[in-house]
Amino acid sequence: MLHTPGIMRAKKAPTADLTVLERLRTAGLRPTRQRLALAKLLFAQGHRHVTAEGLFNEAKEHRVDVSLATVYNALHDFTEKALLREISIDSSRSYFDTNVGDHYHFYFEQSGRLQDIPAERIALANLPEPPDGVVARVDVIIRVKD
Amino acid sequence: MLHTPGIMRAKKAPTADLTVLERLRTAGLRPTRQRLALAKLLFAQGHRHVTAEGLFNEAKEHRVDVSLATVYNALHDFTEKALLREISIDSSRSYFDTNVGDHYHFYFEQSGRLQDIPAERIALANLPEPPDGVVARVDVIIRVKD
DNA sequence: ATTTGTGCAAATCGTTTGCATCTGA
DNA sequence: TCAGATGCAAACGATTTGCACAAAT
Repeated sequence: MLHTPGIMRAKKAPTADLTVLERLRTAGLRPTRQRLALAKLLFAQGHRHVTAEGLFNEAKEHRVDVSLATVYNALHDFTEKALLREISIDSSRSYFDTNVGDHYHFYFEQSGRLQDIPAERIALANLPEPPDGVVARVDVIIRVKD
Repeated sequence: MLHTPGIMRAKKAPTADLTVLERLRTAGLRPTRQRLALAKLLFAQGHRHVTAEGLFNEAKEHRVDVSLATVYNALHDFTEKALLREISIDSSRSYFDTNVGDHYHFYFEQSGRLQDIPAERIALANLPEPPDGVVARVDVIIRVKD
């Protein structure tokens, strides 16, 4: 191929785009149009808790054309690469949290809303050793009847 | 049919039966044939973690004739009456725990097995107050890569 | 050019529901 | 009697998959 005359696909904030793009690349994910768009929605603002359905609707609102299957794929890919963390509230609700650091959650049963609790806010002492294997992570969910 | 020569359905310990029966009555649940049979499977031995499907299969093995829908109904009824506690591990797995006391769990990701951790084994201090509403319960799941 | 992702619709899984039929109190 | 349970099959909602097509390296 002779030469590529500057891709310039985006007119969004170039800085933010680059960051997200780099984030995908660094994670070893090909920055496709839809993954980029979804990643921007997810990581643009502060930490978020999204469901697949919710992100799908949000994408539609922003005129990002993705299929629901692709949203699921992207969320799982991101989770696998530790850009997201999956949280299971009950059998019919799965959230993806953009905060992948050590922290816990309030879950408001009425509204179905999640809220982060910084790890420092809870003293988890004397964690018993698993009889076998290694601890992958510790989930703490404080269920609130609101 | 001329005569049924004695049904003799049970040769289990009559004492245990009574206990289970009383347990259902006390909870305000009509001790129907299938609820009794399921309750016996659940509460006969020590504490257990079962899935609906698992209990259903177990019932079949014991030649207890129940439909899967009834198993679900019974598990939910029991949970409502605090004879069981429901635990959500991931979006596709819901467990029912016969231990309704205060305690936490190991979850072995490979085998999909749950193991109780007595509440005393973990010091949960400084639990933050929910910004709104009242704490229904606190779930702690230690996920183990086994 | 090759590999990897995407869209769509159909398939799957666990769970729930509607309804006619039973059954325990 | 008769409210409450059950069984069955159909309905369901969330998630997944199969496959032909499109896009990234």
